[in-house]
Amino acid sequence: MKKGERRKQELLQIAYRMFLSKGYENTSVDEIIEEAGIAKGTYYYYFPSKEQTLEEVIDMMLDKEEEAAGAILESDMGIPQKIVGVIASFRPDASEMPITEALHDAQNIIMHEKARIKLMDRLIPLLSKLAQQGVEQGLFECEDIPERVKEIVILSNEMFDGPQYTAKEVKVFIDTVERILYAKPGSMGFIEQLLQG
Amino acid sequence: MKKGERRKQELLQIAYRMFLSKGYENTSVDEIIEEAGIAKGTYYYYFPSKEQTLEEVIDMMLDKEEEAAGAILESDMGIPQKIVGVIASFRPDASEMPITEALHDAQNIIMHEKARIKLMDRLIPLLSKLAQQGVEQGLFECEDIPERVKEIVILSNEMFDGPQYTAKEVKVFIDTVERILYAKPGSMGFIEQLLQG
Amino acid sequence: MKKGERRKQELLQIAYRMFLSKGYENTSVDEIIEEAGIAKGTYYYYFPSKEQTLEEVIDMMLDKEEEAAGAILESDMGIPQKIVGVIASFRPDASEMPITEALHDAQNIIMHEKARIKLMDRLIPLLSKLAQQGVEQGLFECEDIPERVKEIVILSNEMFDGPQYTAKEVKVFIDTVERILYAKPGSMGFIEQLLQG
Amino acid sequence: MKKGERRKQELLQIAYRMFLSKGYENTSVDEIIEEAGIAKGTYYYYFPSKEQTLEEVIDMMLDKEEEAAGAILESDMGIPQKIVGVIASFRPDASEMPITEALHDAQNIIMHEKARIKLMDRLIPLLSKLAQQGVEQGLFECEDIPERVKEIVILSNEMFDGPQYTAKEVKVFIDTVERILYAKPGSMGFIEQLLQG
DNA sequence: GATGAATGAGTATTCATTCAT
DNA sequence: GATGAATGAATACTCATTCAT
Repeated sequence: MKKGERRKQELLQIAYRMFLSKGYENTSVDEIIEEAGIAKGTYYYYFPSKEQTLEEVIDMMLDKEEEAAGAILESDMGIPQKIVGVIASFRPDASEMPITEALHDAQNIIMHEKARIKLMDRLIPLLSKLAQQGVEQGLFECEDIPERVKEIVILSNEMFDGPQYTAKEVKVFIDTVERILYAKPGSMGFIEQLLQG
Repeated sequence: MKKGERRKQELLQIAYRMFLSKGYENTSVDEIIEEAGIAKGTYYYYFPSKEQTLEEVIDMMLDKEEEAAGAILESDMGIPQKIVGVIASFRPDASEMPITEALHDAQNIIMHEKARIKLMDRLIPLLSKLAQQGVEQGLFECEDIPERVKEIVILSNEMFDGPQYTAKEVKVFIDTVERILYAKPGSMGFIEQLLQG
Repeated sequence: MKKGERRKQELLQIAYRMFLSKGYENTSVDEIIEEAGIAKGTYYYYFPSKEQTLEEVIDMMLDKEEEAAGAILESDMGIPQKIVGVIASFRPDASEMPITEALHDAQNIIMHEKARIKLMDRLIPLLSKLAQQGVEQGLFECEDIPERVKEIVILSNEMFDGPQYTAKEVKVFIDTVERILYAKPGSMGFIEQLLQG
Repeated sequence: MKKGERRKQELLQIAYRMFLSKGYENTSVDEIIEEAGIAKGTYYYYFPSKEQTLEEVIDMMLDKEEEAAGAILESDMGIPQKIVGVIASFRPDASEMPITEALHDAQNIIMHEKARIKLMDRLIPLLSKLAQQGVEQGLFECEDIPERVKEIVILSNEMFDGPQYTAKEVKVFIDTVERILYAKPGSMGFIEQLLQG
């Protein structure tokens, strides 16, 4: 059992890297097995389909990210810092997107979309709890927290999807986050420093 | 030449409808020419590639929507109403998405993304001008208008992409729009009635 | 050894049911072992190949049918009734063909053919003996009994393979059986009542 | 148009030969196109699927056979001779089954079955008309002609499917045909000479 | 302007079978 | 007796694109 499990994790790692660098649709099963050095049948022994592989790759990715988020939640940061940290922990490492920064966008729409939807489902509850704590601490003054958190996630997704945001966009984004949550003006200003660092 | 032009417009219309209902990737050139009743060669006489067809379909779509937006801009509505009206005019008619409300999402990611990016480029200048007017009329009190408008467009895209928004989401969205633009609370409340109508 | 034998019989039963309902070719070894709850290797411990499984399934089926036929032979029915009863006992129970009455034909040609050939070999000697007795009792008046019996088996196979025979076909079939065996007209008429019951 | 039609006929001929000699299921599309010297796409330009190719191959075969049967119908033979001739014309030429007389049976069950069903539909009306004429000429004395003819076709199919019939089987078959149609004893005896010739 | 025959690289998936443990 | 990981050949079908007429 252990043997099979390890093999599967290896395959997921390989698929993950290839999907990220070449795009899901442009990565053929043939290429994956060649890279992994296994036979066709072995691949289909572990995965019922290529699509299911994608699904599991995304889950694995999110699991890792959620773990990182967990560490942040249990740290002694302030609530706003935790919120930002959790959001930040849910972005794929730039280091894992080796080749194709240019291709990436066009090629990976599908994986991207799938990941985005699953990410929402995981991220919103986490952030909602934090925001709720913020309300209780008097940092934010608002109701309908999940809906507000969802908006923030949407905006941050869009904003930080590529590396192409301007200083002004960041400034406005910070202001918007504060205003969505009815936080004190300037209370989220530390984000700016984070992004510059 | 006129004859050729008309033929091309016809083809674009057909491709538009098929892409919308079946998705770009699931619509083969064979299906398009069958629907249009022309030969393979004829299709490639008018379009260098299927991808270019998509590009032109999206442009045509946006042209039509921009035209509708133009009518709104020249009407005598108030600024907030114009803003909402312009945003609304840039959604594909529900009537043109016949079958596949369900499929739509999964199948059309690519066309969707391409359209979304092009749409941003057209929508933001239009809305920015309106918002600027709103500032001048004392309705809004903010700077960095294009960045703020961009956020509103992002949120409205996400929110109204499908028909699945809750009353609470709408309420929060309205509040957020007001707060992003530093408008008076309640000044965008009419949106709620629009969506219920 | 007993344990192993029982296991094998179980497997044969499972394969039998699956071949019958889904067709031999559409039933994969994987499906059989999943249904049986055993491992791949175990299957190949009991059967050298899938084809051999089919062979044994058919033999098992015919054994069972032959047993049923045996009971009829030893009963005190009249010869014509015995002939018909023996033929009838060599059809698979309708109860064992659950789903696929429609699929059945298309999917099961191969198993069907194999079974048909083996069936001939078993059925003809049995029926020939009966027919011979019929001749001795003065019910039939003919020579070349095995050849005549073979014709009757061919016709009944074809006729009763599906449930789609007309009243006229039955009537003609009965007449033909009588005439092939040179029986008295009407002496096989009881078949009609059997089929109606 | 002519060009395409001829090409398609060529392909059908090639597929026909290959199906006959190797069996439908054992003939891959790849093999067909290699034999024909065309590209994959060309094959699928002419046939929507391999199965449809089989369908058309069988139809073509039956068309040819029906044509041959037509000549017999219009000849000045006697009715019994015509009946036998028509049945005979609906067997594939031995010359067209080159290699695999042995394989043939096992491999070609599917094509065989499909052909047999289609053949029935064509053969029965033709023979029924002839038998009806026989009745009118006083050669046969029976009703329910199509049902009787069907039985004869079934028997002859089975009997003459391979080359392996005994003299006794032939003799009994002839007798049975006479008795099914209520013909005069000996009136079909000429068949024996035909088969010996 | 228009045709339609021809292309061929590309793809995911199936499945009976083996064998070291 | 039993397991299950590994195999790899085989297969049907898709589809954007080209080009001689």
